[in-house]
Amino acid sequence: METAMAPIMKNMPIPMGEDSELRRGPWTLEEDTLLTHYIARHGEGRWNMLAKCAGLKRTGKSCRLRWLNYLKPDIKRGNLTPQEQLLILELHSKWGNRWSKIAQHLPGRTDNEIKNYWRTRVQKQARLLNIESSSKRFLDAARCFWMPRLLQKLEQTSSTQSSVPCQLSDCTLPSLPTIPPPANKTTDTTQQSINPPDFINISDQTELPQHLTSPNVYSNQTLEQSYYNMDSTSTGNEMEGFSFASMSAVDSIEGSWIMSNEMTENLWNMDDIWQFRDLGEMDN
DNA sequence: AACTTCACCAACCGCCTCGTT
DNA sequence: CAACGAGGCGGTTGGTGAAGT
Repeated sequence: METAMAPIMKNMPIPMGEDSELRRGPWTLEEDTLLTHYIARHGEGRWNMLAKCAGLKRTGKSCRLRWLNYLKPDIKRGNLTPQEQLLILELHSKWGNRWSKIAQHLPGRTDNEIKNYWRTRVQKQARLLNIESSSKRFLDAARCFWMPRLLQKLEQTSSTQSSVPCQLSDCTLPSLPTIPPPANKTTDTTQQSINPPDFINISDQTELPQHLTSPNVYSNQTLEQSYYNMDSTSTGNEMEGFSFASMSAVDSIEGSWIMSNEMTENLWNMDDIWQFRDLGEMDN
C-alpha cells in the first residue's frame, strides 16, 4: 500500500525499472539549474519528455510544479501586499477555492502560494472566530473587520512611505483619501474610524478593473472608487453581491471600526473576535 | 540552553479534463 | 466512441525555522 509506505519512501528514489529511478523531495541546485537552462533553450511544455531530455530524474509533473511555483522568472517573492490580500478575499468570495483562477489576477503569484495563504492565515482567523472560512458570516466579518484594516494599512503605508516603493513588492503604494466615518454609525472622535469598504464589484466577466489587476496603477482615484463603488442600480445600502442589510450581526457592533495601533499581520483584534463570536452565539 | 509548539510553504498525491489515437 | 496519456487543479503532507516556555 502506497500510503503505508509513504513515510518511509519520502525523499527516496522511486524504483522505476532496471536502470532508471525517479527522485522526489526537495529540489537541488543542480536540478534547478538543469531545468532552468533546458526551458531557456527549448521552452515549456511536454513535461514528461522535458524531464527526460533535461536529464532530470523527476516526473514531468514535478518539473512543471517546480518551474511554475518556484523557478519561473516572473514569480514574486515576499509577503502578499495588502492590495493582494484584499483581492484574494474578494475573488475567493466570488469563486471559492478556484486558486488558479484567483492567481490569474495576481501577477507573479502562484495558485499554490495563494492556497497556502488562505489555509494558514485566513482559515486561522476563521478558527478564532469559530466559524467556517467559507461561510457567509466569515465573509461578512472579513468585509467589516479585515478589509478596512487592509485599506487602512494601505493608507498608513502610503503616508509613511510616500512614493517609496513597497519593500516587499515592486508596487508603489498609493496615498488614500481620508475616509469619513459612516453616517449611520456612532463615531468616536478619540478613535480612528473607517467606513466598511465597498464590496469591490467583480462581475462574472473575466476581465477585472485595472486597478485590481495591476498594483502599479493603483491610483488614488481608482482606489477611492473601490471604496465607494456603489452599484448604480443599488438602493442606498446595497451593493452588487452584498447587502449591509443582511449583515445585522456585524452591523450592530458599535465601535467595531477601531483600528489597532499594533496592526501587523494579525488583522483582527481580539475585541473584534470576541464581539463577533458573542453575536454569533446570540444569533443561535 | 533545551525542548515544544506553531506557522509557513515546497512538494506530493489523486482526481479531473482534454486532446489524441 | 473508448482508451490512453499529459497536463492542470485542489487538497494534503511533512520539513524547517521561528517563537514561546
